[in-house]
Amino acid sequence: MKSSAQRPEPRFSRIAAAMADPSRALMLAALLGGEYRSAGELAAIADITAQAASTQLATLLDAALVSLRQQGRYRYFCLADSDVAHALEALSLVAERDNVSKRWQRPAYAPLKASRSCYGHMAGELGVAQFEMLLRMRYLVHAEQGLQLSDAGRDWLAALGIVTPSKFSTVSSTRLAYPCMDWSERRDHLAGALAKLLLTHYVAKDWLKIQADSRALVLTPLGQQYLMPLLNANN
Amino acid sequence: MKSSAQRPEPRFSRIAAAMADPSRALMLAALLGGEYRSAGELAAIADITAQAASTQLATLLDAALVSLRQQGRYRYFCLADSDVAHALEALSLVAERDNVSKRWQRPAYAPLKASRSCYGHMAGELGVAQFEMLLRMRYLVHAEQGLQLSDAGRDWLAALGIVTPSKFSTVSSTRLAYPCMDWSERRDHLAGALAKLLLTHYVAKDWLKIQADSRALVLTPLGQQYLMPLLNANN
DNA sequence: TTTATGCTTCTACCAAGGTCGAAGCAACTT
DNA sequence: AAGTTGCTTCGACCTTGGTAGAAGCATAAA
Repeated sequence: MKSSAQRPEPRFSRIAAAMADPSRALMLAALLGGEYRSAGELAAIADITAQAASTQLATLLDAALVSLRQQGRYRYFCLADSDVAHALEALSLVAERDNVSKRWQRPAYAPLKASRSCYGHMAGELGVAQFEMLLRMRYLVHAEQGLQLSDAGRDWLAALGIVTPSKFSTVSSTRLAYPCMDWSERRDHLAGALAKLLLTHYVAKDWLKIQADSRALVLTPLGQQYLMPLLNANN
Repeated sequence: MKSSAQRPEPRFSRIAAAMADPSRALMLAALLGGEYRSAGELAAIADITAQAASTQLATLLDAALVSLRQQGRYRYFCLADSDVAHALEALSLVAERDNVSKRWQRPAYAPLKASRSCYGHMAGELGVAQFEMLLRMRYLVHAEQGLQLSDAGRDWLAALGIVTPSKFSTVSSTRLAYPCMDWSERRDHLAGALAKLLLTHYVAKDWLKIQADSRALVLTPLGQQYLMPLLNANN
């Protein structure tokens, strides 16, 4: 390595370096779902000793890729913010670009391709299906500031039992809902506050289950019965 | 490093690793403008010997982050595709998030903040200004499929001397123009085919100059006179 | 208090990989 | 043909950094 005296190296290389180690990458991937995980859990996921995990997590903290919540003798970690999640997804998009079709056929990846959580919202086939349904049904419409919830959309949410916070109509809605390129489907899925709300709701209704050990979302029989028709409406 | 037998490490870690080395990062940053650069140029930019550069470029090729065009005894490199550029921007967004304001005050960064090229289109203050003007003037409007060129926009382009290819109206316009988060301004700038066209045109009119050694775009006196009022229209 | 658990720090070890010098090859130039 | 230029390969060096063992600290349970 070159000791860069007057060489103003791009800052992104430090972030990339923090993501580059396989053990840290496993931890980050495990956190991509959006939940908190303890240091011990992450050590098990990365298949390294507690000491090694401690070092790695210190690195991630130092790079501010994760944030920490101490609780008793446990230390719970989660991704620092959605920008980090976005960067990881962008890297995945590059990493998977050539062998999208091949790779996803491996059985271990099937559940991930079908559905996974991505920092609080749905991705994968279900995520894409949901996004396309929302546009197809005009529940979400393109407006000045990006995607906006239509009156029909508000009704649809109400029918689901979701009372839309009034701020949804007033808030600068750029962060309410926006498209996000899905790295397994190579089509957009929905991200933003609305996306989080929907996933939370599906889980509460027991249509989807969040796996403890992976990002895969499991469709329950109830979900098969009620969620799938919803996502395939008018298709 | 752990020899991962049954550990299915995320693929993105390999991409991150390829971006993590400072020398490679300098090369990638130099290519972010979108132009081809020879191996020798890149060696000079990264401030390493030709041998070292050769090794690093082989790594980048292996990771498919850059592509190669051989011409005589020269080897010209450019970013493999816009996904790579997007990933680099996403990483930069994370890297610069905390010290956006501080960092950009350093004189060395001033020209980059003012304006730079990003894989063929304008970013920085000028890029953001252009994007907001296009929306403000309704030259670009949000439509079903994303951003669409309006009739007024077509007229505006024609007045500039840009004959809009007819395919602009027919092509699935998702890639014609889309917003892209600017990592120095933290606001959107314009990306896509239209963005490339505009930058090319500004350069042809000698309103902007592309630096040979950096991504900074330099505003010429002519640009000061003609481009700036254009971008500030109705502001 | 004693014991167990979750995690960290210290230390040493080791492999990966980035660097340059030297040599070599291929394409232009003269 | 001889020389120059752009770049690569080979070899050796050495720094970086990821790892596990041992020890230590803090919290929780007995």
